[in-house]
Amino acid sequence: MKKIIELIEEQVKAAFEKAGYDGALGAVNISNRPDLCQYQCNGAMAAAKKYHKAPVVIAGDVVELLKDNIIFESVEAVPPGFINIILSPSYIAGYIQSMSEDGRFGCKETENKKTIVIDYGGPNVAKPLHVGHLRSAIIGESIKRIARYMGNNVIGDVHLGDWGLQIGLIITELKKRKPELAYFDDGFDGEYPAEAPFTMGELEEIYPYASGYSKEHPEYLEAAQQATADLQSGNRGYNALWKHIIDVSVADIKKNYKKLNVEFELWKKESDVQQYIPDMVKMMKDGGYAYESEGALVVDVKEDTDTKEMPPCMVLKSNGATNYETTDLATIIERKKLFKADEIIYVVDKRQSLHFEQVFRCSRKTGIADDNTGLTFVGFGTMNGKDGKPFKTRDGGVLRLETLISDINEAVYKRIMENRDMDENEARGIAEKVGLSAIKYGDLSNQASKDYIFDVDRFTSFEGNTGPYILYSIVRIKSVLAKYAESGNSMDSARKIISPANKRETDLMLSLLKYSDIIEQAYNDNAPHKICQFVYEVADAFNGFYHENRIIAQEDMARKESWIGLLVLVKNILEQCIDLLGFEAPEHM
RNA sequence: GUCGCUAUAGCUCAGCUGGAUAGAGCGACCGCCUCCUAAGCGGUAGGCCGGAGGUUCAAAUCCUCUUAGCGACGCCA
Repeated sequence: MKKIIELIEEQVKAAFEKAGYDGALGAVNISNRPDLCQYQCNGAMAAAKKYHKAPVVIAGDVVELLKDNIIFESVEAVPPGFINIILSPSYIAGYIQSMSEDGRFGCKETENKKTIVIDYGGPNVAKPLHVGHLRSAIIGESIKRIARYMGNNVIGDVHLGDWGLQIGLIITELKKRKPELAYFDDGFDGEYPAEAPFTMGELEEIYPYASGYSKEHPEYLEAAQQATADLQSGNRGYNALWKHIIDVSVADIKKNYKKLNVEFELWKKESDVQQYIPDMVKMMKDGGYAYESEGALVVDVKEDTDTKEMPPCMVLKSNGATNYETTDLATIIERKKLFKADEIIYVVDKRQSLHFEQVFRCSRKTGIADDNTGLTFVGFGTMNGKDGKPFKTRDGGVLRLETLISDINEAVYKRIMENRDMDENEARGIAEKVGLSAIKYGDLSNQASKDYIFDVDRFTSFEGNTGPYILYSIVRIKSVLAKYAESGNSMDSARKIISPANKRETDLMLSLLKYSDIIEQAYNDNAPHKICQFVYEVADAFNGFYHENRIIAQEDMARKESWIGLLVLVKNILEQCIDLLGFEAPEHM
């Protein structure tokens, strides 16, 4: 099924050619003046110079060839040279009909299907998920769903941070607190206990403490770095401790992602790729890429065209330990090897852009990633509080994800109980869905790369352009459809969509026509916010339509059937879209 | 210091492959529930698109300069 714009363009381009102009000038866009027309072509103005003719004359020539075309209600040439197009209502209705008969509403899968690994989430073990993890999870999940919807084989990898200094810090602190543990006894050669010597709660307290302490005590930091290196070079006791840390953490992390409706296909860890590192390092040395600098092993990634400083990519630290550059490089090796990834998308804080630039360049230079392997960095901005500074709790601490979610859900729950007469359990369930939509839509409706302000008051007020507004619109449709079904009508039968009866209905249909274009754009640009915009536009158009047309009470049966068919399509499209955004609508709210 | 990002209504944000009068939401003010969910709908007010040049028939959008804020800049991840 072709996109509506393509269909219009075919006509307009043909007209340009027939009139003796370059067909490429017949590009058509959605009108930026909806009061004047639905679609427009600006090619005549671009053509003026080339053909030494006034733009209006060119536009006039083209319009002359188009105006009797049945798919248009009107085509006009308007000074200085716009071609304004309005589609015939029956043509719109026909296209809407075919959208409703197509399971994908006219959106084709991409022709170039790929295996894509999406690296998002990125939590560290031993640290609770906090608001800093929110954006990666939300944006990554949506990008993943969009790419999958477009027909790609997409694998989401949480890429757990389990191999860096944070583990060394915890080990060092544990050693300080409980030196008697067998893990710290070098002479111990028995079985270590199966039970972890700490709880998740303790871990959560130990890490920030150790991290803070190390910043003020260099010798402590050094001990932690040494512990990290020892762990990485196989210290038996440390490895046993490390396994405990992972086990305790992962269970907690999974629980939290589940609340966000975020799921990973892969639970890979940084440590999993350690096995590739020796060969990788050897390859880099043998290939003449890596050399020693200030005690560390590095690969130059400067390019002649660089206008900025580009530090070398560090493959091994001066103490021989690996760092996150090493791990990220080895991870590319693994993803190529295990999944034959055609593309890897990193959904990471944008402050890491230099790091990834180095890693990407290094992997290309050394052949880890060939030219056909896409390496894409989707950097997102910081989530700030109302004051414009990084989001903190009232007392300045880090807000845990769990707390944030339950605070929002509580606010939604109260809101429901104020306005609706509802069973408590049902209300709690709805509050979870509505709360999640508030958080996710609030995030995704901003451009990912920009910082944004997370305003709890605004997000829980649910008025205007918010997730709950979208859900509310869907619920309204469901409610109408349920009423319709109650009076004995079947919901399965196909319905004939007839020409729109009024402006509201036309506007609603026009908004739906954008679907395939929007999804494609969101996919190509890794831009879920475009879907948010679209979804809002459709919901807004629906609410306008709903307000002015009594659907159930409609007596003209052909009209009523058409409306029901239209509502089913609106609902299906909205639900598909919010699924791509990563949330869902309840039956009532 | 070098490089990058950002700057649009009181607030929060869209728009940026150049097009006709720069759009939403919130907040403010005014209306609309005997009628399918008022978490809704309609309306009014609110802008020299940070500033200055330039390119173009046409600039919020492209280029240069400039101001302000934020960020990154080898052994944290």
